[in-house]
Amino acid sequence: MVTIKEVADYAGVAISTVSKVLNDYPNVSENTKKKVRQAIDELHYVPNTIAAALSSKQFARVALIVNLNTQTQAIDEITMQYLSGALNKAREKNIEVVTIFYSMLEGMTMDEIVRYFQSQSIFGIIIFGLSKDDKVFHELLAKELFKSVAVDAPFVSKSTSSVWVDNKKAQYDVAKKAVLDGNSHRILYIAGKKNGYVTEYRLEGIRELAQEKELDLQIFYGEFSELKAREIVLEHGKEADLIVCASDLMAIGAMNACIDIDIFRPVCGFDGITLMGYVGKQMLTVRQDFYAVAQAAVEEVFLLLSGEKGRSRILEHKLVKLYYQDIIC
Amino acid sequence: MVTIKEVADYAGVAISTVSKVLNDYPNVSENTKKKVRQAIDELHYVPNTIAAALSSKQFARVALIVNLNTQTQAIDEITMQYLSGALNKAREKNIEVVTIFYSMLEGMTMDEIVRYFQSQSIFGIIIFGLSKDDKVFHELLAKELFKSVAVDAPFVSKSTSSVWVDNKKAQYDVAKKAVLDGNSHRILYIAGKKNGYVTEYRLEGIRELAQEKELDLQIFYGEFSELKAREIVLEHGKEADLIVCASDLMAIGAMNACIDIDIFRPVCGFDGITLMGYVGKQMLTVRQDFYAVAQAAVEEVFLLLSGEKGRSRILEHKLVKLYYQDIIC
DNA sequence: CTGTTAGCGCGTTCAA
DNA sequence: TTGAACGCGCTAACAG
Repeated sequence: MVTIKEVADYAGVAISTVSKVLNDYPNVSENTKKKVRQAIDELHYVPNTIAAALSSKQFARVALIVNLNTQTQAIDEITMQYLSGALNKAREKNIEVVTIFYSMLEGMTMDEIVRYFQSQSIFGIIIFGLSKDDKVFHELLAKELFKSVAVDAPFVSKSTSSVWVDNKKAQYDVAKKAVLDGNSHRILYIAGKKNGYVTEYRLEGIRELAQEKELDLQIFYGEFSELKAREIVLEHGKEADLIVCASDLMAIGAMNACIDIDIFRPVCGFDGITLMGYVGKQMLTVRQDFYAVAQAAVEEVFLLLSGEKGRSRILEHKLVKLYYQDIIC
Repeated sequence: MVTIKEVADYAGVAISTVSKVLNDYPNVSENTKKKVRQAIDELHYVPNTIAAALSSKQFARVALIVNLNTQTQAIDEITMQYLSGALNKAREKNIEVVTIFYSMLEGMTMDEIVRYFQSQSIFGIIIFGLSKDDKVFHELLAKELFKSVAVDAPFVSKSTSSVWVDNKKAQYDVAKKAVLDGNSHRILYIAGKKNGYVTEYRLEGIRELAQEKELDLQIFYGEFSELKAREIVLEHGKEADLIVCASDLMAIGAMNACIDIDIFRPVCGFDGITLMGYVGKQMLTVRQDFYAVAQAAVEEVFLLLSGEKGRSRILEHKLVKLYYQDIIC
């Protein structure tokens, strides 16, 4: 491995000079710059990030905490979009990102997680799909030991931002369209997980609509499970003339249930996953741009992290961004 | 941040002593061990991996090069399985893994990739789904600058291993079952990507079967595309009495084509992705265990990497493992 | 504009 | 059995 010292010797300059041209510092004459560059080239020198990190202390990695949907594997698509969005943006911003599945942290206490992260030089966290029930992670964020960004969860503090789509509006919009299309009045709403943040915002959306249009609204929790949604429709589908679901996967379950009991009800979904193209049915849904959301999240940690270095930025404690793209059939 | 020095002072010992108990060195009295452990505990000391790495040079990360199936998003499932298998095993083996998408390396020359990896302290590579056409990566492996493991590609050398399922046998087995079930004689085989390694092995499997059973075999390349498969069936489906596809996604395309031209042909797939559960049709397929394959790949780089440290291991240049689980309907 | 020097936090000889 | 001291490769004052 070629070191900076060898480059310096080869070019006939001091180590620090090499370091300066490497890091684009001012106060280096064009001439020596050339020499150094040439030496770097000829020796195939590659700077060692580890050493640079240790020395400069400018090093920061961020943990990307995602879900592996073991129960509902079919929608790995969402996680994958998150991952690729985040990784690409991270590369662009030149920050290191390590992806971590919830399952890897399962059973660890907060302290253990903290230590694990610290030993890995992790200073930032991006957490996807946090739920109110995740005690440990709430403590973690509350401690403010890490600069964190919660995606789709309204967790904000001095060191925590949040990035999300306006779930309430999205749910309102798509359901409204469905209601108008079918001139429906009795709505069966299949919500997500109790205590899930998105779940509640979407509920607000549908409730507002129901009130506005004076609809008859029945609500059940489907836990984002296709099967649960199916069961709910089997039991209550007949009583409604429109079924609105808080996720596409549940919408699929709902549709199949309709077929099974031989009724037709328009179904409305949420997410816009590609899987929908394969079930051979059409429905109204909200297409979310998970890729963009993840990108925004990375930008946000980046800001939080650099704020630390004294760049003095006014933290926007509540970053609400609208990333739902459109309503599709 | 608590450093090793503070711990040493606190415990009233030397830095090196602390280091020794941290790394389980011999020749430290139980008594001082206790003292040190206690100090570590009370100070909440967390060793700094970066510094340790720099100092010991034992540091190695491996790049996980995967595909983001932008065209066929529905089968992110496979990539996801790869990722989780690899990440989990990596954690277990205590090696660092960074995931990299092909797309991030696109357009880079081999030299640029080498530099990028080296600057990141990457010494190992696991590459999924290499194809014969990936010139750059072939050069990369050939240079033997990194310890690498190719998944589903028969690339072996002093520093390269390969992990894969026996595609030939799997294709043979599943197709045989399909042939016997339907007493079929005229097979339409939709292969994968020309020049893909798996594609060719699967072709060998079907060819062997055709010869053995004296079947009439027609072959087309579907490029792993649902659409292509569909077109092929539209054009040639009628001439066959069994359609065998080299992937589930193509099988879906084939099935839909059959419906469109109103013929019935048994279709046989490959992979066993969950998506199949959603298309509302049943078929024979091979279920692969991508998770296990990825785990095996990580174990393999681990061995390669530690061989480097002089543990003197005899490299098995060809590691063929059978990870296809079963044939399902 | 360039070079000298002192660390960053830790692993590892080698004396003691 | 312990500890002082050196060095990993690099950055960042500080002098010159």
